[in-house]
Amino acid sequence: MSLASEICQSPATAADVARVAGVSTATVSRFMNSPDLLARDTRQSVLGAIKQLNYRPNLAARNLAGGSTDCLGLILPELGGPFFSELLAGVEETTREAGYHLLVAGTEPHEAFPLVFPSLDRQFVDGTIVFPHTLWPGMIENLAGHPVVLVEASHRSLPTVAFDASVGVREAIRHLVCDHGCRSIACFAGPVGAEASRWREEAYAHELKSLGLEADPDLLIRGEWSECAGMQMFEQLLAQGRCFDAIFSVNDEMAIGAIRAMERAGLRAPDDVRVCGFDDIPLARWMRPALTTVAAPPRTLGRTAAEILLARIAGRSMPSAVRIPTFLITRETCGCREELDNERKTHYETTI
Amino acid sequence: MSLASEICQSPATAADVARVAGVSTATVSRFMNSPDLLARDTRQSVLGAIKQLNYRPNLAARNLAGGSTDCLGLILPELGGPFFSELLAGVEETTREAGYHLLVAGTEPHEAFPLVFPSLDRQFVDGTIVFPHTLWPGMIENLAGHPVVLVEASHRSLPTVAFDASVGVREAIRHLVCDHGCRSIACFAGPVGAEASRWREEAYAHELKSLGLEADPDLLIRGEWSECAGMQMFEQLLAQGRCFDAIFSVNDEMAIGAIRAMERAGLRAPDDVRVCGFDDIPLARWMRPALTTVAAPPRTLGRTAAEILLARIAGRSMPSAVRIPTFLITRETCGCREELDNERKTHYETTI
DNA sequence: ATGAAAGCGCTAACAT
DNA sequence: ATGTTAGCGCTTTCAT
Repeated sequence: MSLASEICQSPATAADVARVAGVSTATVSRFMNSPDLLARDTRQSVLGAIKQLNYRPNLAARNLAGGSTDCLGLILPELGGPFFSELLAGVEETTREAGYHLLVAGTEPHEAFPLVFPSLDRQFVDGTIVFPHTLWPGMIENLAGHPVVLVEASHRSLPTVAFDASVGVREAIRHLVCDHGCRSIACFAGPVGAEASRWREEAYAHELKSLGLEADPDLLIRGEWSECAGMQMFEQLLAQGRCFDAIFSVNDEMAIGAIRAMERAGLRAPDDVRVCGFDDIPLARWMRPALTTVAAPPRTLGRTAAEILLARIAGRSMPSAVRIPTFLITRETCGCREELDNERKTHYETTI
Repeated sequence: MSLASEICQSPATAADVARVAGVSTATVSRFMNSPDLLARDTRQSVLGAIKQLNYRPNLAARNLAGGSTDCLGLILPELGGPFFSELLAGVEETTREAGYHLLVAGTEPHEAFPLVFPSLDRQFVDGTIVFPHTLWPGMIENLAGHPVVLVEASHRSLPTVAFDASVGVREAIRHLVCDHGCRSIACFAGPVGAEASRWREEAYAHELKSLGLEADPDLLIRGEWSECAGMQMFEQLLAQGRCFDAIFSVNDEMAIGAIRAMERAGLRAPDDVRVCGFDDIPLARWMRPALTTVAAPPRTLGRTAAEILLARIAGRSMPSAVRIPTFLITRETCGCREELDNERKTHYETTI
């Protein structure tokens, strides 16, 4: 049958298709890009030849000639860990479904951002999704004319996707205060300059105030997002002799570290201190005591970021600032009994 | 200063550089690919022009012309989850350090492999790392002439990186049998066709035999790697009325599912059934009871795979089959008391 | 509705 | 040691 395809080692080119179909390469190109311009018969014979030769256009050539790369870039502080990996997976899904490829790069631990970003410019990709753990000043200048969407960061002129921390945090604080009677809630925050953390801190302070409780600045402590940091933060608070009956942590890892440090100190959550995290990483559900936390679905975040970028590239208009809702999941560390079958399901949870 | 670079909208081309440096494009190309061939002075002036124009070669053009793309491809069943994300991070680190870019793609849940792979062929990348959850027959034909390394799979003619399950599993089985007196150990295996699972099963059966215990085929049960599957597998074994005093699971997720199912049934690990997993995902350490498991560091796997691929591309010779060691970490589910400070540290563990 | 031909930016012989 | 030149496979005017 397909003699040519069996003999040829190298993939068929548009020229091959053109020859077999008895048309010109321009017609083949038209078939690929705007079939409507072709006559019925022509379309048929080109299609036949394509199938026969198992033709697939060379992306590099297409790119070189036409200008688009069919590649998206994704820049994340790091690629491992429960949060970023899910975000990445969300971006990749959407990207692949749209027929694009995905180039990824991490910037930690070497602060490789200035290094990594320029190489992802329009020569390589049609657009880039950037998660700037802290917004690097001057960063924006590098982005000139290149479609970009920012994740968990805000900027006056760049499209943005971020969690709407306020709803989930409000639920959390109200739950701690109203349902469990907490009066002084410590806040475990991220490093200075981390916008995602700032939003969550603000929501915490705002809700406290709206309940008639002031956020105590001595009870706000900062760290580097990790379990390790969480442990140190708790120990520091202890060493300072601070009094508090609950902790709200802006991510789950620090909350887990805090709980670990409590255990070391002979304390227990929720009996001695109630704890609420943020993110709902899988661990939150499986650890003991199970972590109460504000769920912020990273896969959705990634998917949305990719959708916005794709829309932007295609010239479709899209809201330039999308917020992904968050919500409280009560488990054990807030003092609720874990009610397995009643808890709200998140994207993580397998259907049991 | 760099007038040209400020005026030009579109990125500088090799021709621009050539003009500014007063050389030909061939010389620019040589500078990029084999600078040693150039005279000292020429090199200097080309370098100057490149910096001045902020020149960076166009990937597509370079690719089309038959050169290298400086891109590597990575194909994974999925990108999220504790295992693959760490593997990915390892690949990306190595890739970036070598000055390459990384294109990633997932193949689940739509079995997108046949779709995704061809588009990552030499049209786009200099080589590809493939993790074939189950080795797709005929897959190899697509790879003709394209540098590939397989992860957790074996093939007669393709370079391969995989865990050496045997050592870790031997430790695990011996520990269960000799230290804890287990006599009938169930095996929670992956789906048929998953090589990684088969290796672990074989190590399990082999070690049982060498201890004078036969592996009971009724106690071998298969599932889809997930917590969910682990639960069902345990329930099925229970429903069948099987007797066993321990479970060896070929990954941690299924082990966790089994433990969850035990809790549902009013049973407890390790009191009723001792459990050992495989992988050592972060959860293993933080869950309660803490999971005893065979540690298999995915980041190392990824890094090694990338190193081999890079070596292959560079024409350097490398062993064509590398095995990454695994080892037992005893925690609570095997019946050992958790000894926090004595346990062997894995790559995951933060320095506390 | 289709063909002819000129690039896109680079590499790789082949010359010199 | 460096320049010349011919493509790589495609898209895209411009003709017809």
